Amino acid sequence: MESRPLDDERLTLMGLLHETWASLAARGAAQLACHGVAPAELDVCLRLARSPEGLLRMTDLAAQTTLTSSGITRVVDRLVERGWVTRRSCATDRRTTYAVITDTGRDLLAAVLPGQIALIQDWLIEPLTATGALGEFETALRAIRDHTAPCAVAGADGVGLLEPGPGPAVPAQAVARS
Amino acid sequence: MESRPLDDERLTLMGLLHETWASLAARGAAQLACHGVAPAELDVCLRLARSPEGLLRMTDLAAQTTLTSSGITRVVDRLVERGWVTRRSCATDRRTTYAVITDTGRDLLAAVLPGQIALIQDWLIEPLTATGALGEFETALRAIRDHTAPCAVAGADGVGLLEPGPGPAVPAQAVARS
DNA sequence: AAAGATTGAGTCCTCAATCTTT
DNA sequence: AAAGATTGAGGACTCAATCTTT
Repeated sequence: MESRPLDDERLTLMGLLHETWASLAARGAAQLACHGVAPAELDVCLRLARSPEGLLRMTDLAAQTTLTSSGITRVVDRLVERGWVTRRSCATDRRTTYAVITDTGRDLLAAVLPGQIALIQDWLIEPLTATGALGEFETALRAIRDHTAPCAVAGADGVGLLEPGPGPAVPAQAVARS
Repeated sequence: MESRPLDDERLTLMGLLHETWASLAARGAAQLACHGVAPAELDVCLRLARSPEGLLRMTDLAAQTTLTSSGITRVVDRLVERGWVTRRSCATDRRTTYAVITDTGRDLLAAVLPGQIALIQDWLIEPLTATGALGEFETALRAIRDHTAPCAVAGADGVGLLEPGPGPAVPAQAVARS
């Protein structure tokens, strides 16, 4: 009967989630490194490529990723340097800047995504289907996501990210650490 | 029929996992920040506190966490500075250094863990039990973990981590950790 | 030679401050 | 005043090199 918080099983579950994510992320990052791209950079390119005209405001990119507005500025800086993305100013509102994916950027995605998908297939999908838990897993993730980040939809600008939810209000972009 | 890799549903699932983990991690980190501790630091203290004599070799700490040996050196540096951990040299093998948790370090855990557990309860356990997916979720995580990091046990050094899997060999330490 | 630990250099990200535009 | 974007300063982590001990 170990009831010390030290051995609380909830802490263990969280640790398992951490370990699982870290392991998968590391494999993906390692493969990307062979192409000279970082995970956050690919993430930005992917979101741009999926957008209507291959473009998104800096602010929206920040809202859609785990990065701050400042972080997006630097990631886009790097992507521009490598020719995968271009910056374009907005005609109607001169405060906003668009990040636009280039053809070279799309080529990068075409070159890199198949490998990433294969990795996900082998290390995430495979073990899940083998145990018949794939459907349940996705359902669980959505349950958690919907509970913590109700409206994480594009189009709805940064709104709703700092909901004064039921629990202790999170310092918003509190993603910060110390 | 969108079959472009851009919209592959596996990419979406991975994104959902990322988002979920990032959201939970951010909440935990924000709460820890109020106590002046970083997640990696708490993780080290927790593992030390759970060990037989409250001590672990630097190398073993690296193996148990997502940090490299170098990273552990710096984390322990910080913990020592704050009095939560002490370094002790080994009598039988003068190459090894032990990190030992102090009483103050245990006090920190006692002060911080309840809050962390409450957070996990509210944002992870709660939504999972609400949808009756808690058991399935843990099973799924273990399936993935067991598939990617078969020997995640201390004592078994970094062996078997760079499996010549299907994709390009993983740059080792990138995946290292358990 | 290999294992254990540390250090130097460099990267990436955050916060807080700043500037421009609305 | 507030929104959007960027910049300066600083923190945390990695890799590669180093030193000591086995």
